[in-house]
Amino acid sequence: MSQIKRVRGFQDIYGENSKKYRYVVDTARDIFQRYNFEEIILPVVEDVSLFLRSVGEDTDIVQKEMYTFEDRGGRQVALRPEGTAPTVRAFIEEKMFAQGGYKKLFYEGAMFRYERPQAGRYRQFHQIGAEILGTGSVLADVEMIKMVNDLLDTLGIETTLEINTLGSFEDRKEYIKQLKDYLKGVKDKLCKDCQVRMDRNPLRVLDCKNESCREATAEAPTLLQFLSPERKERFEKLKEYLSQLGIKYKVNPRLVRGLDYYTDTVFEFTTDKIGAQGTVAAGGRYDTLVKQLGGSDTPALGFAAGVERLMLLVDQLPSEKPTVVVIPISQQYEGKGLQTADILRKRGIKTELMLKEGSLKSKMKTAGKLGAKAVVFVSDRYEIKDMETGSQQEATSPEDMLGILGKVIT
RNA sequence: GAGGGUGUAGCUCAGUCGGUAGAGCACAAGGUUGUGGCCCUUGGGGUCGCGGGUUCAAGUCCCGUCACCCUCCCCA
Repeated sequence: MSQIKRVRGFQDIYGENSKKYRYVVDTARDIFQRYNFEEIILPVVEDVSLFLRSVGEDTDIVQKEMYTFEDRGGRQVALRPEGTAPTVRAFIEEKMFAQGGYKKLFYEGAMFRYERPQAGRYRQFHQIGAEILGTGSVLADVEMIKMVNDLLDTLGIETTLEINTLGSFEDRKEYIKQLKDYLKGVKDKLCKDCQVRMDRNPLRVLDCKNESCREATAEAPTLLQFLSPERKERFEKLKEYLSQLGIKYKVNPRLVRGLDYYTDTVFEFTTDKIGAQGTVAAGGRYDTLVKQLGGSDTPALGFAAGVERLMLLVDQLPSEKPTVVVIPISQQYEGKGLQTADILRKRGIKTELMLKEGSLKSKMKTAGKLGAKAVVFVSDRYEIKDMETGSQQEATSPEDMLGILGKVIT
């Protein structure tokens, strides 16, 4: 019988990694809530059309990375490849706009993309993200960037922030026309991919890492030149506010992002410490997406961060609570051992009741491996051993035992 | 989707010219009949990724396949 294994691109997260996972996600949740975002728990499965209509038919996600299948009812469904579209779908479907004002939501969970796995990149990966729906205020852009910045700071992750603006749809229409004309002139110098992108998604050509493409587009017109005065002004405000908050950024006119729905502000927090997967967190404004998905005209923006990538960049976990191990000295004290563990746990002490069978010596060895700060031997009395110094004290009542133990583990 | 690398004990790895598999660490028991770490002794562990081929004989050579890692592409 052959061993059943994980399916390709999927992983078990356990040990140090599950601690890191929890640390990253809990930290994010804490910060999001501090900014008064509300959690939304979204389905993992959505109608395929949701992503076709939002992410964009010509994006890589839709072209080759979607996990799609037909369910038993004949529905075409997809495991969600990202979180923004489902959030917007829920915003519309649950009529959150009817509550007036704007809505601030965050989510956390598994996303799926069918692609070649490598370090820090899996077919099931996890994202945390947040969205602000219903306001076009530049303050929302600043707050969003500031919040991500806070998160990365708290996690102790150093990144570079790059920002850009894609302008309004109208600004972009004229620009794309001119850009296409320019690209036609240098078509021969572009890579295969870009020759295809040229027509379907010309902005992506600017973001190509290929050197000859870079050279060929060095003189290309930039979007900045086509921005309407209002959009320009908006971008200036954004930069001004970021500076006021002491957030360092770089304007990258070539930053366009891979998804179709972005407008105006886009941003990326990147690092060079984890190889090819440089983007740690990214997002932007998508003022037309809600309407595109059948909602009313609703400006919005959001961001997402890859949990696995954040985990790769977190090297120190917060210190853990000391562990106390309770060892009944012989079988006749097992009941008292159970009660002792109960007493300690009720006091909030992280307690391991020794479950290993065998000699006391082997139990002590196991206690050592568990990283015990102290051991409480249970017999007709309590003996509290400090595992660092090796010294031992006795007590007869649970109260005295707790008193001694308290001093040992602090 | 394209290119490259690696699969031998729980882990890190060695294995010569093809001759029937080893080390260190880890693990277990004992030395200490109620006490971990250091030391000593002893012991348990292998589908040599999987399948096929060549051969008297394959961990070693050949073919296929799977997995992991890296680069590109792309993204979180």
